[in-house]
Amino acid sequence: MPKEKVLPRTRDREAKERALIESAKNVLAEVGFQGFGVNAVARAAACDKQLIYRYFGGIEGLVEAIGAELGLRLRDRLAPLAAMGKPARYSDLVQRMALGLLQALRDDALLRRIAAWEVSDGSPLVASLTLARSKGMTQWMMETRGDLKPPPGVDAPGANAFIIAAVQHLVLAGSAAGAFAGMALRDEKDWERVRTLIKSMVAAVYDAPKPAQ
Amino acid sequence: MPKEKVLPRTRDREAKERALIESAKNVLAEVGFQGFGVNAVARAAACDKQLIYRYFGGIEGLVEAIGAELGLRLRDRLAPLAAMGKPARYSDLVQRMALGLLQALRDDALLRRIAAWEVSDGSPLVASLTLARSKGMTQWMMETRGDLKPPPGVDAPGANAFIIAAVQHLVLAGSAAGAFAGMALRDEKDWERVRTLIKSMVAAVYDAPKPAQ
DNA sequence: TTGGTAAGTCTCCGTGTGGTGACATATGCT
DNA sequence: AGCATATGTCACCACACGGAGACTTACCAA
Repeated sequence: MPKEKVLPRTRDREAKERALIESAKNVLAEVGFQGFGVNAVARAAACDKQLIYRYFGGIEGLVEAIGAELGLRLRDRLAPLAAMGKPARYSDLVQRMALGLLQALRDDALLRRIAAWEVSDGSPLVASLTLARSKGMTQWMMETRGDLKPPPGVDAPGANAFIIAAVQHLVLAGSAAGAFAGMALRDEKDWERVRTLIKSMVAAVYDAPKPAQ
Repeated sequence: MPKEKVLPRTRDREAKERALIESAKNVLAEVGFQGFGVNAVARAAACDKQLIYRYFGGIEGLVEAIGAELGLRLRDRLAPLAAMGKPARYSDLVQRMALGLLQALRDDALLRRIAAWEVSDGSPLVASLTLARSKGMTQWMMETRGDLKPPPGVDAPGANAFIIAAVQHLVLAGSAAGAFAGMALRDEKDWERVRTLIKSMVAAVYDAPKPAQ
């Protein structure tokens, strides 16, 4: 019996790496990108910050590692939407995406922090996250779109970006201030209002003559 | 001749105060809310940080002083829009407001930084800024609205908040990353696209049957 | 003139940050 | 076995931060 320890293969590098990534996500989700740094992450992971430099080459590498997992995270969040079956019209697709994004952001503090980070900081640190997030987003769109085509005469990518921007901003403002432009964004009924807002906006843009409401 | 110094009346407290406020705005506009603090502001104002504590009671007071000037700043930015005469329809009003806000945010780094701050930080420090900004905004709306009424069956405050949120987010993302959701936001033609997007969104929501485009 | 008070400047402190080097220990390979 | 390497931990550095205290200087009213 050489030791009673089972077998810390390679002395647990993988475990430490995962712990660091997980702690980094937690720190980012809980305190935001301010106060996010090697010290805070190492403290949360209960290991030395030196490992961050050794394993990830610094905080940038850690952020990139988070970005790499971000695509999967988005897919998981948006998966239930895809399971609802193929949308009938293009507007259904967009509506579903917007509502799904709304819920995903509301449920996931990490996604919210990253979204806030993206608009607050142009540093290259964030670029990888932005890339990963938008890639996961468009990929999901592509997959669930099927052969649906947007109605002619509408700048669909632009309109979608517009809607996504609005949803994102409303969630962020609601999370930070509980209101935006005089509109309360606190309890579930406030968000129900946002949902109907989304539906009517999407319908107004894509279903040319207003549908029976 | 007691001294060659002219006459620093009251030894220039007012001047220092204004210098501090001005420097605070500059620092905030240039480096953003990260790196915004007593040291940076005092350094920019070329005076001792102690004065910040003495005159404003700390950085919070300084931020509140900025907030107090924010209403005027917004009015100035939005004034040219009001000079265009009364809008004919409610949708014209909203369109004008959205386009004006787009331009104001694009031109004014300070407004952008504050907007980014609002969605990134729920601390009470920002609350005064948020309040001042939204107050100036709604006030301008009230004034230029006149007796125009939104079409029935539309949640006008909600739709407006939605549109404002989208505009704000697009400008912030463009300023930080140069793109959003696959849509480039760099040169003037990109923003022209956003402008037509705004117009068509507003028209779709408020001018029920789609107008000839 | 004198004294009180405000203005302005200086130093100093404790803390937290990102980052580096040194050192001991464990592991796998030959 | 022995050795090189990977691993984990510690101390340390320079720097910036927010903040307080002490000090000199100017003003203004008795």
